[in-house]
Parts: sequence; structure tokens; C-alpha cells
Amino acid sequence: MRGNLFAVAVDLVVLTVRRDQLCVLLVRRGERPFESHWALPGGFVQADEDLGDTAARELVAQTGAATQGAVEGHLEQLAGYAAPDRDPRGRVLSMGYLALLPDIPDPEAGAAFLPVEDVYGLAFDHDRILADGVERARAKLEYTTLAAAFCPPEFTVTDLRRVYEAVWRVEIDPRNFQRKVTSTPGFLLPTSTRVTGGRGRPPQLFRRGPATALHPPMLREPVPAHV
Amino acid sequence: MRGNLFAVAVDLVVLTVRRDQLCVLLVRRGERPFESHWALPGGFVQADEDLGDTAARELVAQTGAATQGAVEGHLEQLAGYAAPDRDPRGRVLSMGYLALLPDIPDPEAGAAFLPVEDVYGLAFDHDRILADGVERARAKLEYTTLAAAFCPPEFTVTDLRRVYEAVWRVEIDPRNFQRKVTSTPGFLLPTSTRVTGGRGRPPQLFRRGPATALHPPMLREPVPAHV
DNA sequence: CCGCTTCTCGTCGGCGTGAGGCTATCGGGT
DNA sequence: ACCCGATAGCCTCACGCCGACGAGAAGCGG
Repeated sequence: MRGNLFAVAVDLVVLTVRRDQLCVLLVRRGERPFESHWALPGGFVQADEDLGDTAARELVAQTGAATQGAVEGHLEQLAGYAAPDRDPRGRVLSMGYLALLPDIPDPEAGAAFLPVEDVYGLAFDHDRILADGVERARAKLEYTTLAAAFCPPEFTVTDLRRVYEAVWRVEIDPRNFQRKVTSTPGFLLPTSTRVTGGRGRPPQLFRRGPATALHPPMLREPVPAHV
Repeated sequence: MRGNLFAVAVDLVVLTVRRDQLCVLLVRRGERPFESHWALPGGFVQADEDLGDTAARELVAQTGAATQGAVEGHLEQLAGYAAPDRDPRGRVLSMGYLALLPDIPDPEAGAAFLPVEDVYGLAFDHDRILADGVERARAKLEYTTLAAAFCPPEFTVTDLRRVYEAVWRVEIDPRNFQRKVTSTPGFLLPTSTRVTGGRGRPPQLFRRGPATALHPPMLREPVPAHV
């Protein structure tokens, strides 16, 4: 068995929507290289771990998302990165993973959710991994029901619309959006409760339905690409 | 830098359309493990190679596709596979790559293009990698112009339609298909030549245009899923 | 009670697509 | 020479989805 040996790591692109902005979880590095730079959370694959195991373990460790996030959230493999010079310590292959979570409080010190538009100069090639993750998330909202992964267990149509508007950075007509999502079978399950206390007519509360695909897809115009 | 060390390999899902069937390039293993089993072509990542370099090198080595294939074809990363027991020799992470090529002659002895429906029992976890590659290819035909990667440099609308029909295993109305693809700007560039010798009216020849995305997408009904 | 806000339903027109008719132009059989 | 089948390509029609927009429903605050 020829070929060089690699250390294999998993780096997470953990996205959420906070205050109508798409945010990514970053950690401040405490060691070299790139000491005190922002980086994606991640870690090395341990013995007897598959890649998804490592990703799930790191996700729980970094967010405490075992209770809330893992149920409503989403975790999928993104891509592999293995440029020979991507890590000055030696050959490291990193598998990017994409996680979508509802808005949760900032985790431990040294980690924070920051708006993706403000993020530059991450450690290693994490700018690239982040860009790939954001693009994947934007694309998946088109033809899947994954936008609900950004929402808490019960949410309104407006909550869901704000997710689309934050991720795509566009404005969507509330009336057409409502017709679209409520007429897709299995996307939204109505609950018997309504929200009170806000301004305007109290909205209906929904839960995620069993549908995963969106037929026909929700089309977006070419986005003002940036980040 | 903790964590185990991995050998990193690249395995190729090389697809083509031959005689109206979606076919995959397989090689017969000459060594253990899985000696004399069919497997996806692949090899280990060498020093100073990035993953895409390895994939391109292996693709040329296995198909001689430097001339024809690399120009018209397509090569993209698929996913990473690293189950702890996927290779009995030790920990091996394999990056799957998907290649789409026009129909080319069978390469060296011990390698052949076989219809994907007939393929079972590949070495390692290559059945899974193949299934992922086929599903990716099917999905990408919906919203990209990649179907043309299966065609020679000049092709007819019917050639292109037969690609869709072979990959999706459906029948498509020739007249609506023609309207769709010829009305998409930048998909097909007409040439001044026509084909003679066949039955019926001589068709127009086209080349690939600069467009890569298909807006709106070419929708397919839920496929009779099966490899 | 009135105005404002937000949610929800309805209407209208444009566009893309499925279904299908029709013509153009070849090869081959009689 | 003529007809016929086959393929390519154009056109029409109906239906459904979607964008633009009007209007009612149902809460809150003055």
C-alpha cells in the first residue's frame, strides 16, 4: 500500500439564522499555527470513528446541540480538502461538514456565531470551506425543505420566510411565499396553537412535515454573489 | 497533532452512455484483497498531489482520455468514505470522484464499461460509491448542462435526448425536448453542418455552449429508483 | 372607535411545459 | 418514378405554477 499518510480532520460549517442574518460558528485558535485567528470548529478523526461520527461528536462538543440541535438540525458532508500546503504541520486532509441549526445561545467562551458577510481571513483554507458550505446551503433551500432546520420545533410561515430571506439575501413576497409552502404536501404540519402578544393578526404555528424534497423547487434569481 | 494516520486514495466513478445505456468503467483487481473482483478504478494520492490532481491523473491513466475526454468531459468531487473497516489492510480514506465522458472504446485489458444496472458486488464499499455517483449524475442533469459531457464535440438534439433517457431511464417527448434545449440561451451552439446518411430528415449538429446552469431546470418525475 | 400592523385568502396575467398536429426531408421498397 | 415510413423541426392549445397585487381577518395601541 503505497502513498503518503495523512492526518484526517473534520471541519464544521455550522450555520444558523440570528437576527435575520446568516451566521457561522467560529472558534478562536489557542495554538499555532494561526494562533488567535478565527477558524471553523473541528478535530481529528479518532480510531474506530467514521467521518460522520467525528462530525457529530464535534458538533455536540462545540454547541451542546445534543438536545435541541440534533433533533431539528441537519448535518451533511460537504467536500474534502487536501492541498499539499494547506497545513504547515504536514499533510492533513480535512472533510468539511455542513450543519444547520436553529438559533442557539453562543456556546463556550472563545466561540461565537458571526455573520458570514463579515468573515474574512480564517485560518488554513477555512475561507474556502465556509464559502462552499454557504453555497451548498443556499442551493439546498431551493429544492429541499431544509430551511426548517434553521427554525425551532414550532415556527410560523414568517419565521420560515425570514430564513430564506437571510440565507439568500433577497426579499420574498409574504403572500406568494405562504401559498407556496402551505400548498406543498408534507412540508408544514399545522398545529392547533397560535402566537399571541405580537403586533398584527396572530399567526398559525407549524411543525416540520415528513417531506424532504420540494417539487417544484423554490427558484431564486442569480444572487448578488459575495462571500 | 493527534489522531490516526490514513492512507488516502481516490476512486473514480467514470460514467458514459453506450448503446443507450448508462455504463461505468470498472477494473478487475489483480491483487488482494478482493482479488479478481470488479472495482472502481483509483489510486493513492502521492506527495505534492491535491485530490483533483490524483483524480485527473488516474482518469487519464485508465482511459487515455487526455485528448478526447478531458476536453469535453467533466470531473468533480463526489464524497469521502472512511468507515473504519472499509479496507482490511488498514485505515484508508477514499475520495470518490465523478467523471462524465463521451463513449470511448474500452481501454486496456482488464477494464470495461458495464451497464450500471448489471453491477453488483464490487470490491470494498464501491457499490455505495457507485450509487452515490449515479445519483449525483442524475440530479445534475436536472439543473446543469452536463448532459453534453456525455456527447462527442458535435452532436444532435437526439443524441442529447438519448443521454437523458439513458441516465434517467425515462422516455422524453422529442418535440418538447427540442424546444426546451434549443430555447435555453448558451446551451447549444448550432453549427453549419448537418448529418447525412441516416433515415429521416438530416438533423442539425450542435456544439456545447458556454452555459452551465439550466434555468428553469429540466424536471424529472420520481425515478423508479434502482441502482 | 380608528388607524396600524401582520396574517391569510383571492384574482389576474405571463410563462413554461405536456400533449399533440403538421410540415420538411431523407432512405428504401415497389 | 412513386409512395411510404421514419426522423427532424415548427406550431398550437390547455393547464398549472408563479409574480404582482387587491382585499379581508384579527390582533394592538391611541
